Amino acid sequence: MKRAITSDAAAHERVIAIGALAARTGVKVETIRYYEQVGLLPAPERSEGNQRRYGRRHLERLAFIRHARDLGFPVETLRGLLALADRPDMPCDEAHRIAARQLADVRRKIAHLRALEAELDRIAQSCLGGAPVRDCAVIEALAKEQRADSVPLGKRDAGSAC
Amino acid sequence: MKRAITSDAAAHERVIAIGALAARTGVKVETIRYYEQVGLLPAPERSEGNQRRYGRRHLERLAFIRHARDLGFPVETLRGLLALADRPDMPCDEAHRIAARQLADVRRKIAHLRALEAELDRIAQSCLGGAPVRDCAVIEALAKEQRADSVPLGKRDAGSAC
DNA sequence: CTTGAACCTCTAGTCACTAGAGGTCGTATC
DNA sequence: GATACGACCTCTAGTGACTAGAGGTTCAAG
Repeated sequence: MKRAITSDAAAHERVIAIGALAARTGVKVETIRYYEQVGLLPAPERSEGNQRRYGRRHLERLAFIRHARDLGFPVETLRGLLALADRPDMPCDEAHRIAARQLADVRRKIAHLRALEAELDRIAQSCLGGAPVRDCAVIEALAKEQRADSVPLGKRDAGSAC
Repeated sequence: MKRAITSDAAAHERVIAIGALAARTGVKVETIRYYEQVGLLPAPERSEGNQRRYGRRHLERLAFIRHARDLGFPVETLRGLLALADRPDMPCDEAHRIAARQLADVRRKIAHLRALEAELDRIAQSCLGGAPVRDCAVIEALAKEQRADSVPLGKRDAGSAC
């Protein structure tokens, strides 16, 4: 009787545990639980012993999530995308806008990184190594007064977010 | 007598408060305190009323830190760079290596972002908007099976770190 | 002496996970 | 049916590099 909770839903559909879902999608077990926690992936049925049991729908949704994350869509944006995917009759202008915004964001980051690349390249080229630190071009470049065009620290995300 | 703690050190050097240091370097007040907390910026003298008082050395060091962060050096790496800058007699090979590594890292990120850009561009181009979501190329692209060449989620940092 | 901006400490929040402790479940084998 | 053991569970805390806020104190101008 207790087992019926699962088997009712699973009678005509293969159900898998979280580890198998992780293996099939390439998303870590912990991350799957995290997605459930933040509401990206609906909570699945549980086994008699309280273990998660996933079906084909979960597999598809998680693959969708992973692909979108791979493309750099932030989780918040993903929420909107998933909501759209669930309403097949709505026009897709919004989806198009979201993708275009993401593309613009990626391009902005590329531009920023290319500027960094140029400066780092210049610095690295002018230091051949071997000189004492006091004359090192790398250290000197960093110690120099800031350029006027540099972005204020608060608005910048060069290190971790390009 | 108490004031002597500061004025001894400040007698022949202009000292400034944290707000002025922030204004001069473009680093936020909170961030300066954070840098002190994590040991990037040495703890300065304090006024009689326990407020931080900075001198020229702090100004220079903070400018150095900021410039390095602008170039995307992670804080941990910055620690090494600062240690090097403090020993002017050592050869600068290490500084050169650090800069070269950072350059390689930036180039790796650029390459990754350019791949994302290409795919997003392809997706966005094939969706003109106006069609119902069921036929939307954006949604379809995300729902599709993952490509075999995609990086596992755990190793990837597309979203926040390019 | 009063005002109010600037300063102080401490805690918690950000993003998208990741890691670990400490315990339970499922199943294959004996 | 007992046992072993990997997979699973929840909960909490940590990551990087800050950022924001509460609640209180100090400084300097008028």
